Amino acid sequence: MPKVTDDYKEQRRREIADAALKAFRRKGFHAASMADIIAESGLSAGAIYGHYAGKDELIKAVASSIVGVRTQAILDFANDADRPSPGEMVRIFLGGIVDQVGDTTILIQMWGEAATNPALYEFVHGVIGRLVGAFTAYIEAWHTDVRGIDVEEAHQLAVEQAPLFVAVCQGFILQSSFVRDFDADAYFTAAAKHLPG
Amino acid sequence: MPKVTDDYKEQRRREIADAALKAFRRKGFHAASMADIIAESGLSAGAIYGHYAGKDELIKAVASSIVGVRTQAILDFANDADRPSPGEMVRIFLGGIVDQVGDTTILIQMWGEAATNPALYEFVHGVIGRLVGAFTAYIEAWHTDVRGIDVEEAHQLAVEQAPLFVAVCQGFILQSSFVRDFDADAYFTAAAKHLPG
DNA sequence: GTCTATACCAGGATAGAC
DNA sequence: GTCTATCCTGGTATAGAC
Repeated sequence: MPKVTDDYKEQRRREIADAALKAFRRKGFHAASMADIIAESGLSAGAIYGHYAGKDELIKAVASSIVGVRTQAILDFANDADRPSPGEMVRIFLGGIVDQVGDTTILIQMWGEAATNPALYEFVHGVIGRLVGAFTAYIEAWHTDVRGIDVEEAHQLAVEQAPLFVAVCQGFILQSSFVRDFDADAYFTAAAKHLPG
Repeated sequence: MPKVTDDYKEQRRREIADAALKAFRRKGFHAASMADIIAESGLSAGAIYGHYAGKDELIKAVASSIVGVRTQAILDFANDADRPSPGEMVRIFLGGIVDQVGDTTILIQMWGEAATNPALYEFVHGVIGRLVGAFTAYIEAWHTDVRGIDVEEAHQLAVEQAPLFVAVCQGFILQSSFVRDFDADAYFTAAAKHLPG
């Protein structure tokens, strides 16, 4: 009979995390107070502390939920049969990110937070590591399958190029936030045209 | 006779800003308290508030001092006579940044902060805009002078490519912080090899 | 201009009733 | 499990003496 109870708890946790996400998005990780999250959730202080130990835990939960989905999506692409060029991959990946989080500033805030918060650092470290790994696998597969390059050489190329592709993704996230009238389409087109592949 | 006084004030402001930079570097913009800055400076609360209105003002001062120098350096390069390839420019520019700020996490924190602090947003916006502009000018000059490309076309290419070069710089800053055993040399080499130019 | 001491406040977290 | 009310810490900024 704990079944129903667990489901309920899980759902409440998700509700609370969603409210926290909204508050964080609006005010930033630091500026958003527990009071903001409480108001957003429609619940009370006691209710929230019953489910999360505190604000840090909430930040981690929100961060995980944001990137968890996407990380898997890239890995899937690496194993996918019909492959767009790596440059196209950038567009697809970033499009997915934007659809999912809406405003990319939340990711930038996460990086900033991770610079000083050890737990979040580990988390971001892991995410970026997996992202580089996924791009490496993808690029290698693309070089061998599509361009018919020798496996050794393809691997070497992929290891060199993957960080650059990741950089183009990161640059997109930063520039779309900090460059007014940023032209996302032009950026994608340039990436597809000028990057190797 | 206000001459000496003004010099003194200016120097004090710089002392305080330097202390603030150290504190911010060690603890982050948010975690660093005024008490930390006070301790680092060896002065007292009253002394500091006599020179800066508050923490926000200090953050802005520190941010300005970090990027002010570099911004000019890039523009100089654009007008310089003997030009390395744009890929080499990336290495030179980032090398300068690292020499100047030591740890790049301070820049990441600045981005995170700018995502929610309007005054800092304007500042970062301006910096990145100038950086893109400088790279555009540089790449255009390089295409025409070194590669002998038609001016119109060179300009078009530069506008397309500059954001990618900036992205590679931004990616470097992020990855050198968040990727353990990040290989800066390999990154630079890959950038020079695989980017256009 | 600078120091010490302190007022003041925001915000995270808890206690105890329901 | 949830609510209300409250405590308490940590941190910014100021007051007033020197």
